[in-house]
Amino acid sequence: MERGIIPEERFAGPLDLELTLTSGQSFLWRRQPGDDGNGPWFRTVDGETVLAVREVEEGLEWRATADPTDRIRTRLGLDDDLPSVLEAFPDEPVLQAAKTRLEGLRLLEEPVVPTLFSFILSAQMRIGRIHDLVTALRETYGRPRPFEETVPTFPDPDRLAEATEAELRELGLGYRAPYVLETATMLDEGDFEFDSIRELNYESARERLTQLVGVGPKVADCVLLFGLGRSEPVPLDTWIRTAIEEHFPEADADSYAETSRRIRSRLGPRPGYAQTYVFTHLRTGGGGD
DNA sequence: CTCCAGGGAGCCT
DNA sequence: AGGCTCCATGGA
Repeated sequence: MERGIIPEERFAGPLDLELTLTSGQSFLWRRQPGDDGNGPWFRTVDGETVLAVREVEEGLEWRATADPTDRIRTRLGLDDDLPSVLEAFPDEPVLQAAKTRLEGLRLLEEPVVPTLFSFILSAQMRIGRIHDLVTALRETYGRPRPFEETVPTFPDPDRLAEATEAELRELGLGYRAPYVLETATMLDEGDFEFDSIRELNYESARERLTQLVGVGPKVADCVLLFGLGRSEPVPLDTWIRTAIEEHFPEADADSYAETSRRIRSRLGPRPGYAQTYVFTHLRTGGGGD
């Protein structure tokens, strides 16, 4: 067990850990009940490494099974200059309201394979249930890693490919069960080159990801934004489509691709950041008042 | 009871 | 290419 603290002065601007980790970007973190006078611990995995972080007065305290300092910085977006990012938001009421209310919300860069399967599960699901299903996949097919308590990894594709559709439906995946199985099999058998995605431009990368079963343009955008560190994607979910209707009606088009192009051109130099602020703002009740 | 959730696949023109 | 329908499940 290793431990340490990343001093707050090494973040580029504020961090609200709980807001960031519960905002629907990732479903791999679990809040640990019970703590002392500091903030709660949030526990997750990174490959085979188990990691826990919490906010303390000096900055971000961590405990882990291996030194994760560099990964924490990347994963929690601590190197993003948040004040500059927010300053560059366009002067639209909904964006200004979101950034005022959501101080310290950062864009994550989560492990890509768990992100992929998480968002395959996300179709027509509420955030709380997505988290429950991801947890169920980890507890059923992940590998238990020793920590204070045992913490399950997220299963690799080869392990998911060994599951049966009946098992996955029993966990509550519903019609998404075959999507998970088929995509896991494609990855396991090398029918999809994940690494090549990183070399492609944004729209080509999105198109390529939709070759996976259960991955349409919206899920592909989430994988690119939250798992591959792209700044362009604006996942067009129900909340963002509502925001487009109400605040950017001229961006509404017939196709996903064209609506995406139009809204990205309206959200400033970091469209994905703006999207996540609007999404969280509206989803948590910031739209009507 | 109905409605909806961070959509996508399959099928039709 | 673009439009329509169906798809499991649980909570409000």
